[in-house]
Amino acid sequence: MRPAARPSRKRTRDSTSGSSGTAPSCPQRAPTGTGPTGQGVDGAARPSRPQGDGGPGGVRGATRLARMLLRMSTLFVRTLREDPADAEVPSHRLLVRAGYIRRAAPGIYTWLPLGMRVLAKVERVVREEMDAIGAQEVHFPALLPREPYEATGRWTEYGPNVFRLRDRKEAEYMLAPTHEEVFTLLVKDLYSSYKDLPLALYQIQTKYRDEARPRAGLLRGREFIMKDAYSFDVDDAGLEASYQRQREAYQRIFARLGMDVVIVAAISGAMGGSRSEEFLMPTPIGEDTFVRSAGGYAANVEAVTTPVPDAVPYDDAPAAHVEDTPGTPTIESLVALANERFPRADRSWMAADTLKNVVVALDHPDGEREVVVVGLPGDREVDLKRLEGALAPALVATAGDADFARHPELVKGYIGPGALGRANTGREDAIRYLLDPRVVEGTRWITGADAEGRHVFDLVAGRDFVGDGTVEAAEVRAGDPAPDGSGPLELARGIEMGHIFALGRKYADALGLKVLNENGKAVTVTMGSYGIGVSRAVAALAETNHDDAGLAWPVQVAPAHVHIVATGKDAAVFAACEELAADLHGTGVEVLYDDRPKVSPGVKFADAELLGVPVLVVVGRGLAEGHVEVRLRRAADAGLGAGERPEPEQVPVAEAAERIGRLVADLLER
RNA sequence: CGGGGUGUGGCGCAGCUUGGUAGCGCGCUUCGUUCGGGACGAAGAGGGCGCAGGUUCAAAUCCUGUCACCCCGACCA
Repeated sequence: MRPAARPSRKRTRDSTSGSSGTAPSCPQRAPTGTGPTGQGVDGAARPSRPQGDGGPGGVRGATRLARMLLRMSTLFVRTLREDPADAEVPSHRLLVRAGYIRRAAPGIYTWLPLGMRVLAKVERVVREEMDAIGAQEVHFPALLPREPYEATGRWTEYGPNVFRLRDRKEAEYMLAPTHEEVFTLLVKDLYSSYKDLPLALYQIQTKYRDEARPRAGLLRGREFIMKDAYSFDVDDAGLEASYQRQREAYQRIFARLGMDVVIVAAISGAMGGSRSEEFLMPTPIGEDTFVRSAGGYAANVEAVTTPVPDAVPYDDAPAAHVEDTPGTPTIESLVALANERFPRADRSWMAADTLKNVVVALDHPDGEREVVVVGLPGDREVDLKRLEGALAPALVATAGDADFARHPELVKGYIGPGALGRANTGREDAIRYLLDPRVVEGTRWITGADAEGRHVFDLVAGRDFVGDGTVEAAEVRAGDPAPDGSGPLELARGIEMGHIFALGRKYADALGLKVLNENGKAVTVTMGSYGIGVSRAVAALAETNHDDAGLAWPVQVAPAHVHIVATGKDAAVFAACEELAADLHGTGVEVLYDDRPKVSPGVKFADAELLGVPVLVVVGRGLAEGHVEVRLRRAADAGLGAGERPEPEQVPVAEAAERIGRLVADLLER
């Protein structure tokens, strides 16, 4: 047994600062040198280093976890009895109500002492795992000049999402939304040989994005804390290895944080690059929709590819024929009329028999606006996100009246392939016509005849029309087949907790990051970029670890390990609490002690449940019989199912410190 | 940017329809009682109703404009 030894050892790095001035009188316990277990991370193998406020400049340095006994009487916290009016999701509501954060401006939050402690613990896990794969921590400014972002085009590409400002000389700056450029330039500055690679750097930084719509508190802020890491390699194999190292580190990080994440294939979007994966935490309030199959396929809906059906023989297909279909501008009306006036012998017409042609407008980065038509089965809607992902970096908008005015060949409600496509019409100035992958050769369609009240029947793909290419734009539906044949897809929502990109050479090319290889030739470095939403993780943890009464943190990230509640007004109770708190604190257990003298037990219990410290110790009426009460906040920690309430356990006072210390150690061990 | 909603002490809200100079709960201060599930009594402090105009003898209440914030959709850690 090693009662409570682990907590102090796990905290080794942070506790070395010791210069806080508020250090308690108890002696620091020295690291034992036997590394902690858990996922092969060896804390003792790394040198301790001070992590105080005296760190590098910038918006923020490493978040420090103060080593002090927390007393409710003096802790800077005010719990709210009622929910804040502007908070919708549980994490936001509870973090504000329990006094972890306060809103400072839309999407911008102040961290209070309890919130700082949770944040520090999340950061610590991230740091330890980054360090463990040899990534080295640096810290860039959040305030950056314009030039590097000009070079890669992102000064303009990022658009209104960047906070921009000017200094007194009118020079332009930005509050960095991401740091690829400056990391690349830093490495370019210092390194010039293949011998220096591979290299991995990271930082935990405040990022700024002027989101169009911040929401859900910390889950989607305009200022947020992110861990961003970058890898630099000479060749593709190196990048692949770096990518895998990060990927595995991410899996360890989320496992240690107790977060169930799903790794899904993603599209690279504005980042560019060849390959990327997202780490999503499934939750109904998530903003990302992803799919997965029983057979193991998982992808963001934007990245789902459609299995291409086999071509259909069409030798016996009748020639296409145009019919009068008055008053059928919608798929629904068209299907109804087709069944009434042109019934089919074997079965009735369905929306899936029609080819819907949807007009969209693309805004290209160079400012050009292009009208494009997407052809897809009539029973599917266009998913604009998927379309945009497929056509990046162009932005997609629904076509407006002005767009239609520029293209009189588009007859609203009756648009057909006849007027569309360069390949189709042979005209260079024709509207680009992109087809859903399901529209394979030989498929037969009812579609617009480019004239008011007219549709074409038996129009055969490949025979009567072709597209200018295919595009993944149709909505993905539950039950659609996975592209790898692993079964039908199910849809779910998730929060993006991390995103890793094999960037390749996009940034290195744009910024001229090259090194000399063995042959003395300059080669462009290949990069990866790896992000974790650190402040978002705090919210996500709150989101998944709460009940009606309040938060219920896993011990790994809880602001304290033990919450001691003194009930009543008996001096003996307070004396016993003081002693227990000091004992626990002395062995490295983090204690939050509710020492408020004139607060009723009901209030203290309610606050304890709201704050969510995993081990609650109640000292009160049992003290006369020589025992205190210990209970777990989380059903899961007690091995119970969700919704069940752990039973309190009576523990003799004399054994309390030791028993509680062991309990905490056990919980930390899991 | 489109749609919906709200701005009244620190927090949550009522009052605006039918103008008469602001109220309730929580929190906060003091005293006393209470003390294992958000106690009780008494006495207090604190806002002029987002902002700017206007109508009126009189405006949180009516009119005009404006700003901000929240929620739902297009972007992202």
